[in-house]
Amino acid sequence: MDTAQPGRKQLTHDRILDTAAAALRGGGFDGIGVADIMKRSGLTHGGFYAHFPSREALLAEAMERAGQDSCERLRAAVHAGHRKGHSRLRALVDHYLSEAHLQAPEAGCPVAALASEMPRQGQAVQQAAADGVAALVRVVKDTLPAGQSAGAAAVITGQLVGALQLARALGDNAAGRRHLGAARRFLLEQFDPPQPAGR
Amino acid sequence: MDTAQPGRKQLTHDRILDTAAAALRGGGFDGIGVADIMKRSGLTHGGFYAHFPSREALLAEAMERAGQDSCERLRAAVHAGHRKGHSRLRALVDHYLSEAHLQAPEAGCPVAALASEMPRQGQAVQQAAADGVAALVRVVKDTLPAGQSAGAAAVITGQLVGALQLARALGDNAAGRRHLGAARRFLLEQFDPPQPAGR
DNA sequence: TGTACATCAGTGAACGCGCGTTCACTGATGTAC
DNA sequence: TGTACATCAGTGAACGCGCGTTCACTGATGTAC
Repeated sequence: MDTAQPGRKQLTHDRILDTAAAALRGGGFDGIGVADIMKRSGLTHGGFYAHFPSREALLAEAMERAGQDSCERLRAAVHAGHRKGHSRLRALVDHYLSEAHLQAPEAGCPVAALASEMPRQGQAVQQAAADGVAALVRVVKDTLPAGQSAGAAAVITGQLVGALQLARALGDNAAGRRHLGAARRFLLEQFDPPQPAGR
Repeated sequence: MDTAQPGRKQLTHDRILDTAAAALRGGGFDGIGVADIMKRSGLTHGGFYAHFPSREALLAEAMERAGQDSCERLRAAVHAGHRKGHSRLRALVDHYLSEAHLQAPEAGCPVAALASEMPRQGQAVQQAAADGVAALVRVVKDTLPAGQSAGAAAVITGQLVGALQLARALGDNAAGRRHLGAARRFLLEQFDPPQPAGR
């Protein structure tokens, strides 16, 4: 068989990556230390370099992993909402601009958690970050009806990321939540008008 | 007189702050070192603690300074554009989503340069950051015609910040510029429809 | 105007600490016969 | 089935370096008489 099931080392590698992908979103590119990640993965720091050539390489892989995880979850949420009778876009917006996402950056979208740090990273990390942004835009695009203009996905993505970041930066209070609500209402009115079937 | 003109120490303090305000936007909260800032200000690192009780205090003051600078420049650009016959909003959008702003984060809006790092800072810095966000929203609000809904300023601010960040994260290429263009066109169509005078 | 002294901004050496990285070693797993 | 050996994942001590912070000191500025 060619689909070799993962060996012990591969499993450990994956575990480190999952730990790092969460720590990355929670602490930023500069807030993630080799020793800490290994400890949280149940290992000692010495073994790190058997898995990654450098901290930078870990960051790049962790960014990639975080992007994949997040896109998967988003697609799943869109799918689930759609089955409940909501439009795809509405499901996306409600999930992305939710109270849960506001409160838990480490389990959420890495673009929202890391965007402003991305341009300052090394080349490999920047590449992974740009890929993550492009993937997010693609997820958004796939929620839109076919008729939407080419730039709509870019516009919506910018609004989602910007609104979430501003709400987080305003602190855990009413102001932040008001921002989220305004963005949510606006996006739905704008790109997902109330069912025309009602008329 | 009570309006004492600044003494030598105050002048030095201001110089350090200006240096730090630029370095902060260029390198992020974690990319700004005490020794480096002092050197760039033409001083040695030992003198730092005669001006600031800690690095954290510098960050908070530098964030505040960067926010003030940026808001002033924005208001000036809006004013200048308005005198040329553009709407206030159009002047704001064109300035914020300009090629120049895309390329020079260290001289631009600290919210766009730092938003995703803000929630991870110490209390004093977070407070200064939240104030900066609120001030930016106020600048945006002041460019809107009186009739606009209460959330419009929040929505537009989110769009501006998000679009600029995504464009920067996508790298210095066509994709980034396409994003900026899409956001610009969308905001103007949406909130600043072509002059009704033409009809 | 000139001298003596106090104040004060800034210097530069030194500190402790944390972090990324290296490396000799250990104990477990797997293979050869 | 059992023994000997090779491979390999992970350990933990040690390294060099940069950074925030401290502190005794210097040289310039300003004040008193």
